[in-house]
Amino acid sequence: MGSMKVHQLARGFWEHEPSLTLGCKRLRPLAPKLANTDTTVTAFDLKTFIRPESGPRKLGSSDDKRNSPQQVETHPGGTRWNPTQEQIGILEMLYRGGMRTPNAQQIEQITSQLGKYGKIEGKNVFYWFQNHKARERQKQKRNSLGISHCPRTPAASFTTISLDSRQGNQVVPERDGDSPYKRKCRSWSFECLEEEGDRTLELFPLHPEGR
Amino acid sequence: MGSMKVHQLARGFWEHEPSLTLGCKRLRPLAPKLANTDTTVTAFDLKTFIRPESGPRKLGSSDDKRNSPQQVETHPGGTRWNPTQEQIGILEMLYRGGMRTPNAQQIEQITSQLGKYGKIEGKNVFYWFQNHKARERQKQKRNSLGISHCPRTPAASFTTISLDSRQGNQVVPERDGDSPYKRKCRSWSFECLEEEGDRTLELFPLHPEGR
DNA sequence: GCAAATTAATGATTTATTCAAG
DNA sequence: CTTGAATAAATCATTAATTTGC
Repeated sequence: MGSMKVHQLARGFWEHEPSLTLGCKRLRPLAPKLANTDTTVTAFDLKTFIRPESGPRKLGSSDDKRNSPQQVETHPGGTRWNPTQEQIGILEMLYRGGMRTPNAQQIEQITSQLGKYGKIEGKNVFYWFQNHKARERQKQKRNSLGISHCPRTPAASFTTISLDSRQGNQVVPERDGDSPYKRKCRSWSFECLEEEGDRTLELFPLHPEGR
Repeated sequence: MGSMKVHQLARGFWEHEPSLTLGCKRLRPLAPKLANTDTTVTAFDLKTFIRPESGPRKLGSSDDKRNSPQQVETHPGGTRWNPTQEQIGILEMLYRGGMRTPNAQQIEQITSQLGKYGKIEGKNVFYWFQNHKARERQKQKRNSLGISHCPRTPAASFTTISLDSRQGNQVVPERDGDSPYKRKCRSWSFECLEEEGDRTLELFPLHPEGR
């Protein structure tokens, strides 16, 4: 939990009160504000919590495709991340280099680098590693089953990409078997997306339609 | 199905370079037209990514132990979140009310409310729901096994906490079985842990000791 | 050739497990 | 033992490839 520490420490000073400045992201414009303060805990106002959360999520229902059949392109916030070749290339390189579960800081850096080649967010990087790792594992398992087995990977020789001249920063190859478990602390946080406006106070979410 | 295929290779071809016109929007933020992935990649500076990543080195032998002033976050509160009674109470209330997987906005709000009763972060709320849900499920399963079974929840009269006076916001109890699946889009992001301008690039030292 | 219909990949979420602090 | 935290496995959902009928 390295990053976490940083985080907490920093936050400790202001009790995570999104005051101003801080500059990194837009802070929450204005929380519902809720007239708290009035009473005690019991007064806890549920109303202030739940939000409609946009929702519609476009179901398949009426198809309103009269628009250009061409994919309407990633409007900020519409579709899913679609990595470019460069991005994939870099990610794979890092993966081959041994990276498996980057921590928050690493993710942030990777994201900012990859951002040069196309739109991308931290979570995309995070998911990419999760998925890639899992799928490599599957693939491997399938193979090992089909082909007798050849257990320990042939020690592919890698490589330990050394990246920083300073001492010890190497990516530990982490043997394909992947480390057993390594509790890492990824400090993350939810994004403040504002939206504002209506705020219909829909109580509990309950996403319609399952699956 | 059947033919394997080489996704990646295939992608290399730019056969679909559709109408450059049409999309006023940039279709791809801008793909540097790489001619050959590898070259580009090479230029990529790994140094900027990987960092010693101190820490977790799990079971790390004492080898790299030197300069660690034990500045560990050591926040008095120390490591993990320790919920107060009020916080738990509210969370349980929400849970009983039907909330199971709050989205980012909800989490943010809940967090900010609970913050009044003690230190807390969004992820704590997130994890609480995950764990509580999972453990309730376990508990239930154990019970159902021990006690004949009484499969479908006894339709117990629940509750539907109505919190808003307006029409229809009731919590649908969500059948104890919990909803099957509900895809929600939780938009989150890694936090910018840059706080304060300085930025000595001292990113990694933080996280000494991974737990 | 080309666009709808299929299929393969793979991004994004959720659920199940595991680890470990207290 | 309880439960916060984190990771892995299982799934869902959407996009690109590929195939197919005209």
